[in-house]
Amino acid sequence: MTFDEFRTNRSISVEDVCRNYYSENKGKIKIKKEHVVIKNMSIIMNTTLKLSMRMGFDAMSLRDLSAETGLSMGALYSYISSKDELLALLHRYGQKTIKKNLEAMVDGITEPRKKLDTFIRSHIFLSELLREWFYFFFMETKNLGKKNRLLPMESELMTEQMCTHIIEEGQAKGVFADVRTDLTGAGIKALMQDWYLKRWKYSRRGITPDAYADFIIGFIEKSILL
Amino acid sequence: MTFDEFRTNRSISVEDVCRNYYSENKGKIKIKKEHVVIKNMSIIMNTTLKLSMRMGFDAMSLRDLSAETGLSMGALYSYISSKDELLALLHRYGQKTIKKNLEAMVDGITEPRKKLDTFIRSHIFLSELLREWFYFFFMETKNLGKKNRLLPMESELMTEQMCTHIIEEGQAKGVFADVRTDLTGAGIKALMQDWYLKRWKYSRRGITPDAYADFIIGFIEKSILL
DNA sequence: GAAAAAAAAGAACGATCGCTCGTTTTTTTC
DNA sequence: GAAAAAAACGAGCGATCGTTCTTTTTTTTC
Repeated sequence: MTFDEFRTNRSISVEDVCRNYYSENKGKIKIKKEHVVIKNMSIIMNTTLKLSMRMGFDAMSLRDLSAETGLSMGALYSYISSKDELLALLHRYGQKTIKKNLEAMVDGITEPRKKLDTFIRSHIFLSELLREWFYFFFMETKNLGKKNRLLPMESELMTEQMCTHIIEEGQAKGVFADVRTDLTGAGIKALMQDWYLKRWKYSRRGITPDAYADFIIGFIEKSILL
Repeated sequence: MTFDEFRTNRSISVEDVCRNYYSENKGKIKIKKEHVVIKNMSIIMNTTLKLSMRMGFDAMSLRDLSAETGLSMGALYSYISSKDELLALLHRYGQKTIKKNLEAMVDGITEPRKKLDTFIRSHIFLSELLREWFYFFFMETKNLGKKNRLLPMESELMTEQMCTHIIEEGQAKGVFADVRTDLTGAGIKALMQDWYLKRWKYSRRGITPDAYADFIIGFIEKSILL
């Protein structure tokens, strides 16, 4: 699977996140028509991610957001109830959508080596498509309310555990060496994460998602293959 | 070298950073006595790092900083000229001090495998001692002025290049395999960085700096050793 | 196409921000 | 220990923040 194949097959969009958000918050949102919510909420989410990447969520004022989205201050507050809530919902519904996608990716694959390859490759490709989301999840965790404070940690551990489980399965089947699964899982996560945290570095060097995935997978297999 | 040995041998402190800052900014600082500057500037720096880790530099108000340091608003402005400048100086003088320390660590070592081992181990140990600094360097880069915008990138590339060079030396001497040095260097950097970016994860699991260093070095050597 | 409903608009509010500056307190000097 | 220098203080400034609310505009309904 190449990145181009991945991109055309997986049609993942912000609107999925919006639809999810809308269906669970019909009561709280002042706007009645679903298609209006989806349209403007998508703009709000995308613009928030963009501005957060540029100046950080905290430094972004709602007037900045208003100017960039083309929506008035009043209009913004028809869709969100507060700035804190905007931060929280991006984390909550974004992570949820991505988790669903990640889990679907290795579904049905049993051969451990193939499974690990697919998972790593898919993760890198997905984070390439949704780079702003992944970056946001890591960088904008400080001002989450008590209710959502643990969300970033949970998602970090979830991704890591998916790696760990694949390795354990491989070890049970006698395909992978007897390495420390916890630290190996953490290492794989760190290497996958570097792709979207340091995108500027890899862009500058002209390294494609495919090349990065190939390298990382080779790197890891040297360590865990018998 | 264990972490405990490292800790006792390397007496690195904030005051070094302060002294460096003071000697280059005597003109701008309103306080005359050096020992007063060192004392209070150390408090300001440490407190800023602490509050930034807790709530983010942007969300930290100077009144927060005033309350936590015990210095009045007016007193703060006797040491710094603006909040932006505080951010910039922490990056500038912090990075400078750490760079100096990092370079000294592999000084004199010629055997490639030993050199790589020492560099990785030292980096992990140093980031353990100065965890708040390393974390700050990575997380608080958004609102750096034009003059210092490239600083974080430069330091990222510098660390990476130190890895890359060691690997190239090893390849030239026929000790290391013919791997891609750029991506391997990037990978090592990512793995070292994970230690201080996800300290909570490793703390929770009771993984010591020594254990982490051992694992990472073993992990990498599997990939690059002939 | 007029009445009703929905959505967008943007001025205004209190709170808080970074920052200043006249005053007070502390330390040094002789 | 009084005078001078250094340092700390903290109320107050204008700007900007998140948020609200009344008004205007747009869309839908019949």
